[in-house]
Amino acid sequence: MDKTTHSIQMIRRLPRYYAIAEQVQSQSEANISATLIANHLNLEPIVVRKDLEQVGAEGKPRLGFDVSDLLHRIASFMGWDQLNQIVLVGCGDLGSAIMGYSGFVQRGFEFVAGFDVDEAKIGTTIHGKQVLPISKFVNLCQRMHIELGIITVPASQAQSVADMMIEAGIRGIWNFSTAALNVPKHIIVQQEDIITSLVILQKRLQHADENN
Amino acid sequence: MDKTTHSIQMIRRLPRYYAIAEQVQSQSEANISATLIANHLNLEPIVVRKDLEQVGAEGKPRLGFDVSDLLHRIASFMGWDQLNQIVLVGCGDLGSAIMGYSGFVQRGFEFVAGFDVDEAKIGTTIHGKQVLPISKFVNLCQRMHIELGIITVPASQAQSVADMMIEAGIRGIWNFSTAALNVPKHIIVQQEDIITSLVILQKRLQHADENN
DNA sequence: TAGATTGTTAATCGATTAACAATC
DNA sequence: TAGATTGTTAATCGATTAACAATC
Repeated sequence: MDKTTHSIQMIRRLPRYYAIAEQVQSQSEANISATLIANHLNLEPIVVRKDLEQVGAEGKPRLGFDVSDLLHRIASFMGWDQLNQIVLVGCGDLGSAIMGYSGFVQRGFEFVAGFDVDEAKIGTTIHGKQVLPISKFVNLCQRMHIELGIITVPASQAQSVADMMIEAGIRGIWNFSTAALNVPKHIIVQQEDIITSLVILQKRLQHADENN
Repeated sequence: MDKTTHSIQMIRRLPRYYAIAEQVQSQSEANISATLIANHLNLEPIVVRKDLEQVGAEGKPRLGFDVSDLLHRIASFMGWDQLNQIVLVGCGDLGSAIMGYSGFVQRGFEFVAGFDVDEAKIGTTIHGKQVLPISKFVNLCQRMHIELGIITVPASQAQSVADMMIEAGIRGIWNFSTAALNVPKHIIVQQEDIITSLVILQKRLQHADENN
């Protein structure tokens, strides 16, 4: 019986472990302990150990975990070692920033192209990626079997973009607009509410104040 | 005894409810039921009811909740009705996109200024906000009692920016770089790992495939 | 050897879900 | 009235935490 949980909380923690392991590796250390990672992140060591168990890492008492093995296992668990092609609709400030973010490339994501309705943008390139007209969207996605799409258009246009993505065979939509998308059950929408993170930060501040 | 839980999960759900309530309000509906919200988001109605209880909303059997009251209560709970001044260091693509995102203004956040080391950017404005030199950072933040700072610089410079923010009296840091920041216990760091959301989307897709 | 750290098993905690009476 | 929906109380579930033996 599979005992894996893969909680979202855990998936959020793993990249933090990865960053620390990279740091440790850059200092030519061969091993890293769960305790060390926990101290860096103000977590309990047992939390880190449990998470590392989930990604299949095996440590040695006293020594900890092999750093490069750990990096590999986290990357593999996160899917960073696989190529994922992705398209983006809405090449404004936010869309451009996302297409230019080097973290995506490092983690196996490749932007096939950006799409926009703005004639002035069509034909230009953003961080080396073409900006294509919306009219080419469905055909290109179907031909290349793209499964992931990013929506960075204003809320008012988000639904029509989503409809188009579904028509094009996209199964996972990463929605940066605040619009609540209406989609069939088999389509997965990941809502990115950037504001929420800021609210969580504020709540944590308030909470810290109360516990003074 | 306080029974509130305020889970992060709940805080992530509330903006979704808000978006749907706005939609319903724009259709001149006076009431909205937890069931309706739940159906929109593929959630169980009891989840929505529990969350709405937390924000202090009171509904009427058969009718549901008063839409505008609900909007108010969610906004208040999230702190969107209060003015929050914020500064940002690193006016690149991502920094610019964040400063220009209208959602922040709508939700009570005001960017006091952006800061950068690039001479070419200093003195310009981004979405109506000044770009100032780093040298003015500490003084301005202290004078204005700024508590929240955003880091959108490359990972290699993130730690030094964090140190500067702490010196300036900032207590909450929203870190968009992948760097693991080293800060004193009383400073709250909210790590924004944008990649993580994409991984979660992928995991959900895989999970959906397995349950076919 | 001594002791720090792992890995396992059990206990706790908190969030989600279920059941149902109350009520508009 | 009838019935949909709320709000409350209890049950379940899953993640976190604790305890500790195993081991390098």
